[in-house]
Amino acid sequence: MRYPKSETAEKHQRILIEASRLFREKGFNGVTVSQIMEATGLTHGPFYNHFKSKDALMAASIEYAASASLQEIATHKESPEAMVEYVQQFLSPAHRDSPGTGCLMSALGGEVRNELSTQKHFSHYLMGVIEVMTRHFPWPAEEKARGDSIRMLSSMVGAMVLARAVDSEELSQEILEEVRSAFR
Amino acid sequence: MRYPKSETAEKHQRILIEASRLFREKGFNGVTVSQIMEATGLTHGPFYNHFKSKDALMAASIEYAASASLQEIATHKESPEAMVEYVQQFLSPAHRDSPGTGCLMSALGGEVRNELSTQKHFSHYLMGVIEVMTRHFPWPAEEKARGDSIRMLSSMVGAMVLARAVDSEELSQEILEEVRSAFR
DNA sequence: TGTACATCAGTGAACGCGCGTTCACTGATGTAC
DNA sequence: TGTACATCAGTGAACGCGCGTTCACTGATGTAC
Repeated sequence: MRYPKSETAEKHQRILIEASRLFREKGFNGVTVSQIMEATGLTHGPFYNHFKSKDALMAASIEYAASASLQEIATHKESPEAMVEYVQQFLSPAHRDSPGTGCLMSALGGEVRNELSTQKHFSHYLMGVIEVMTRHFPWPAEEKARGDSIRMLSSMVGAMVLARAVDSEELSQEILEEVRSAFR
Repeated sequence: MRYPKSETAEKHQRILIEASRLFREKGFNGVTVSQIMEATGLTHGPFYNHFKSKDALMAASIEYAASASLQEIATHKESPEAMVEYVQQFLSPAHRDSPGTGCLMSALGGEVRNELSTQKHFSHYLMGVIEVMTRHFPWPAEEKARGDSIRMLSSMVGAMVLARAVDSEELSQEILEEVRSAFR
């Protein structure tokens, strides 16, 4: 049956929200179209009213989550202290334990390489984050700020990937703490 | 038909070699059992004469590649210069472009989190690499060496993940070069 | 404002496909005597 | 040393299953008059 336009738009967004959460939690190949649709409260059929294919959803969900993340980071750029705090929170066990709502790069960076449709939005997102960090994190020397940002982001993503992969809570916390200590 | 024992053992190892290469190239879910067996020159049937399941192969291939990698790193630990050279080579476009024969952590770190059977060997491997780096990389202060190693490894893994994910050759090289410059 | 009808997002059964896995069979190897 | 036979890694067809995707159908919404 036919539904009000507003409802349709809202469902479209709910698919994006659930997809970007589930993809981050289980990986692109670890989630099925049916699971995503179930999470939005619909059956799997109408998925193709909203997206051309699972591949198209992957790309769209990266774009959606990237945009949301950039907005979130922007709320911290008023003060250098808030930027430092953002990085400290990033490298916390709480973030490690909630990949679904956490950093896109740490959660899906490794899979983006094999999913061509997602690379464009992912790259654009990374460029945006580098720029914000370069401009607003309290770096000692302006001319080295971009390099410093890239080094910091690499550490953050690598630390999160390793902290999540490891089966020893002790080692996992050690990784987070050692990298955290470099940025405060 | 029956085959000589030596041939069987050799085939077993060939499966491990091809699996660890293909898994690193395409991810655990991006490779099928048939593709792995085809790469060894056999049909897919006898796979189950060698391994209990694909999951068991994933675990075994991590163990195999980890052991090979630790041996390779060991050849560099005679001199501090060789250790520095190892890290510089790690952060090269050549390594970026050959994930199949490259670093296990950069290639599969993100997926290990969702593949429980692989975590034990992966963690053991990471501990080994941290130890070697702590002891043999020319760090300025011995009491900070372990923390420095963890920070360096996080940077290396994060940089490789991002350099591989990005669709801009320029940004990819910038990431590698900026992180490289921190360790020479 | 009220009526008739076209629209279209949702339903849920069904499709083809490729996956991981199984199995009856083959035949050279390795062993018993 | 020669012969008879049990072993078992490999073959390749087949299995069940769940995936991404399609489609005939439904019925409230939105529109034309």
